[in-house]
Amino acid sequence: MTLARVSPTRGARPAVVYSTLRELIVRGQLAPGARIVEMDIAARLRVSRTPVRGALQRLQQEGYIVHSPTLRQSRPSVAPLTRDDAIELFSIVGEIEGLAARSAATLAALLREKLVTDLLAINARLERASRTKTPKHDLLYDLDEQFHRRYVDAAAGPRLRALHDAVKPQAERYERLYVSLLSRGLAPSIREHESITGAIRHGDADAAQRAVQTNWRNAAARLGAVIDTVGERGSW
Amino acid sequence: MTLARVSPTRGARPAVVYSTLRELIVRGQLAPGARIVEMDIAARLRVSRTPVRGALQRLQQEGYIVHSPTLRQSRPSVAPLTRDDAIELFSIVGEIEGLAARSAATLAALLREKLVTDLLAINARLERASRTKTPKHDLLYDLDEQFHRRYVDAAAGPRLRALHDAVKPQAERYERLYVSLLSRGLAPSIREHESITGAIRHGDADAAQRAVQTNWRNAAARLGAVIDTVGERGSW
DNA sequence: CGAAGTTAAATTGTATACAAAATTGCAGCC
DNA sequence: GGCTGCAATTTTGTATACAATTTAACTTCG
Repeated sequence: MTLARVSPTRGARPAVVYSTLRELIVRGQLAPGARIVEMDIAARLRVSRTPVRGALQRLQQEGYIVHSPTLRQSRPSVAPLTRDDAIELFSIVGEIEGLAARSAATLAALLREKLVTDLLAINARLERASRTKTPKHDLLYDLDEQFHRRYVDAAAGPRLRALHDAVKPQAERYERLYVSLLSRGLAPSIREHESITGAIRHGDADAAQRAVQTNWRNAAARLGAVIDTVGERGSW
Repeated sequence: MTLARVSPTRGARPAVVYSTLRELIVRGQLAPGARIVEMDIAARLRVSRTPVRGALQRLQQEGYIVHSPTLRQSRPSVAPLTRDDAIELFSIVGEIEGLAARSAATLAALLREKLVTDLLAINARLERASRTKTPKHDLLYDLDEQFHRRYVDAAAGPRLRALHDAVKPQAERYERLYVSLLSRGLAPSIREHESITGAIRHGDADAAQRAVQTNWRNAAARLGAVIDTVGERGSW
């Protein structure tokens, strides 16, 4: 594995370090449980420890890294992937996106029509992609991601979007890890997407919110079952 | 205003700076829109800029401070208090606490009984406090806070609790600012607390979640009306 | 007297030096 | 052979020095 050499303009270094590390963690190249050493990262990215510290702190606050500076016996390491955490995390994502869907259902009719059209198109592509004999996992993931981001971007306020940006990528850690085993059970998810789209189309805020929450609760249950069979990563 | 002089044990400095500043912002002593200067804070707290930077970064990520390092014309300052932000923030708190209430409703019967007893007691005290001729605002705030924290602590997982700890105190900024005008309309809130308690008692997860979300949506509406009459702070 | 350009001050971003703490490895002892 | 205690190394926490950029103030010209 080679890290990209960054020598960016002043003021952007922490952001570059952050997204580089986050990508490594999300994609699993930095494995759950792996120790994080400031010096190493700084050396590899040709930056001083100062911007690295900023990036690490943010990663820790968002849950990619666990740290506990006051407690002994705990130095920074990549957060493990556990069944309980997955279920809690998916519930939270469901709430955040559920709230966005609620707002989406109360958008002006014109905006809402455009939104519904897009959602239908994305979901159709998702269905087509899932029907192929050897589905491309990256494509399936991207389309599901697109579907949800479409209505979040359309309706969420700045605060909710910030929360979404901070929390959602963490679900990607689980999705990427177990997607190969999940792609079979994609049919119910596509059905659930239709419920969401329908509720938004009819302007039923409560139903839209509930549909999204249901979608994520079911996804959590499906993922939980998979984790139970193949085991957790990075926690022992 | 005098800041506490901190010279704490190694490793705790950023946390002390963080909570000191957060308290100042929440209580309004650091007014919305006020500029934040690293050197000043470091000097006043007898610390170097390094721990201050850590604290500021966290405060920014949580929304107490706005920053935009890439954009010109934008140096760190205390986040303003606006009507739209209040409504969005309250919705988010409602989702987080709603999710906790949902879990609370599915707790084991024994734990749930104890929880319900406590909630009833807190709400009774809240009602009594609100009936007095000159209600103590701090007391009213504390009791409402206690009520919600009771079921969050009882049922939320580590992730949800972290989110709650990061988001909830920001609502306090609004509550403290406008509490004097809100305390009159406390009766409906007490009624809503009863619905929450009832749903948890009966183990109805959906109803519990809905009741909490309703409570916060109504609170947002009440607060929004107040802000409309007395104006926003720190945004111009 | 006002406006624009230029210079000085202030403030943040970055790097690095130093100190404290902890982990690891090793040696000696039971 | 394993365990305990000590020492050396690693690693993080803190402070500070320096650089770059922005903000402001002042001067000069119209």
